[in-house]
Amino acid sequence: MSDDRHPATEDLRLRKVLAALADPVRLTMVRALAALDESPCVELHHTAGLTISQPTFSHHQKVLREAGILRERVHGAQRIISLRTEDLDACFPGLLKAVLATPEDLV
Amino acid sequence: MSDDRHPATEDLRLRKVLAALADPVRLTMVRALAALDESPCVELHHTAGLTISQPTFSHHQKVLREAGILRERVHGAQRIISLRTEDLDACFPGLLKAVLATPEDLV
DNA sequence: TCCATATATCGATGTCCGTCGATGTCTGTG
DNA sequence: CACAGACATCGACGGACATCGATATATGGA
Repeated sequence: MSDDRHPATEDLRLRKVLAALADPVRLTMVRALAALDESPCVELHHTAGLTISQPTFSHHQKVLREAGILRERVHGAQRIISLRTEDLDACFPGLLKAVLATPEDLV
Repeated sequence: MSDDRHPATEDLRLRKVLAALADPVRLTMVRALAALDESPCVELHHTAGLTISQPTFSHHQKVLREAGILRERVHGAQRIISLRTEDLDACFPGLLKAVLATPEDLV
């Protein structure tokens, strides 16, 4: 399930998760990813309407991955990313749901 | 209800709340405050076991207040602070509960 | 009124982090 | 094998922020 790039479920920490979600770009990525279910980086980058460069996107993706918020799956030359919904629910019940349920004008 | 120092309930924003909670000192303050119900600054500073200086504590308290996470009540020469639990629940249902319910070893 | 306590504000400093251009790595295709 | 596309990594830069000492403000008591 989790290689060396993804933290195990029991290694998730609230501080890391909150720090990852605190950045507006990453918060946008997470909320857009929830609507996409799963998606290649380039599609999420476009769909989320982000104006950042590709290296910056990659950086934020790494932060989210290391916090245990998203997982990556290799598919050819691209990586499919998705939220680790079940793992987050197992460690911090209700946290992700609260973040995703927030209407856009309260973000 | 809310003077000029406290944001109104309808002005709370998820980004601000998450950014405020992302700092380890402030996260400790919030979780300690939940156990104390309400408390003067000096008591929370001591009870939370923080090693920071008084100006730094005051700074973090201000960040939490401006994010709408805590409220201050003047009582003599001291200020009694408490969590804005109801207001946070109204804007971001389940968020604070998830943060407070996290066991210490997963923080 | 003088003082002690509680808290806020100011100014400076060091560190962290978001950002990007350049470049590297990998994969599929021709 | 050469090339193109997708993504990661590196190195540098600039801004944001956590921290603290010094100082200011306010309240209550002697």
